[in-house]
Amino acid sequence: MSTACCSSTLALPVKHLATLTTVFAALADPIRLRILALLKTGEICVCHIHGSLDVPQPTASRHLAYLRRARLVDARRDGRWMHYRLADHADPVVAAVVASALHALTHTEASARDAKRLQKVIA
Amino acid sequence: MSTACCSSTLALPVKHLATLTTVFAALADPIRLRILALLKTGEICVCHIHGSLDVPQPTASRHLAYLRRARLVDARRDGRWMHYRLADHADPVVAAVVASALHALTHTEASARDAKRLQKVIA
DNA sequence: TCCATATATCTGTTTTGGCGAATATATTAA
DNA sequence: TTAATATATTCGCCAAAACAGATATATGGA
Repeated sequence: MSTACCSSTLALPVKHLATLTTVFAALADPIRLRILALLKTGEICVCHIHGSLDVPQPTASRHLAYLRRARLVDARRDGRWMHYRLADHADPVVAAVVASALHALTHTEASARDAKRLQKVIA
Repeated sequence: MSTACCSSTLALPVKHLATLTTVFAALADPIRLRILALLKTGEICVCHIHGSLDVPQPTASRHLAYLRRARLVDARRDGRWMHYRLADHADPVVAAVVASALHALTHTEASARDAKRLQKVIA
């Protein structure tokens, strides 16, 4: 784990507890975790996300909005499509938390299933 | 970050997404985060916890029960007192997630305040 | 036994966030 | 402009979980 954030006593990341509770609340949902696991692959559009997860489109969209509010993902419009990707974190401490979550996700059965379906959906 | 959990393809920790959502839900509350930060010091009894956090005793007790159900803390009775401590995690992937959360907590103002109050309460 | 202390649980209320269904918006093509 | 597609938002409902305050339980000492 990186400890770069600790080398300076001036830069104080995650000063506020609320930053952390927001992140953890966003991570406390199976659909949102599955979305984040998919996004490890790279940028994906909403249609592929709800296709891979096999959830209704409004459900995927709602969870993506939630993740965006929590600053865990960024979005980019490309014509009709919205492409979502994992956000870069300005705060290294938050980044470490998210990294450990993403790492944990690679071990889940659900993520493995979703990744397979993503391949089919994309192809 | 430890990657020991990945060296074997046989041992598959955190197979189930629910394990992760349970942990993140437990971490998605400011009082519970402050409790975990205090417990980094070591074993603490409930009275010192609610004293340091300046929350009503039933509130501290409820959150401790929540953390215990999520397997993030263990408890030990010593006469009238219940001593709580951080749990050891059988699962290295979960342990890494919790470790990153605890590390993040060391950066928060709230935890610093609570730690100071704990010193006063104990003395 | 009776009392005081430490901790846990219950009660009633409010908030949050999940869902499906319907609808709204945005973009492109015809 | 109209139609079709992709995405987002709103609505009504329900379950989980937050809180304060009251009460219950457990332990130890007088």
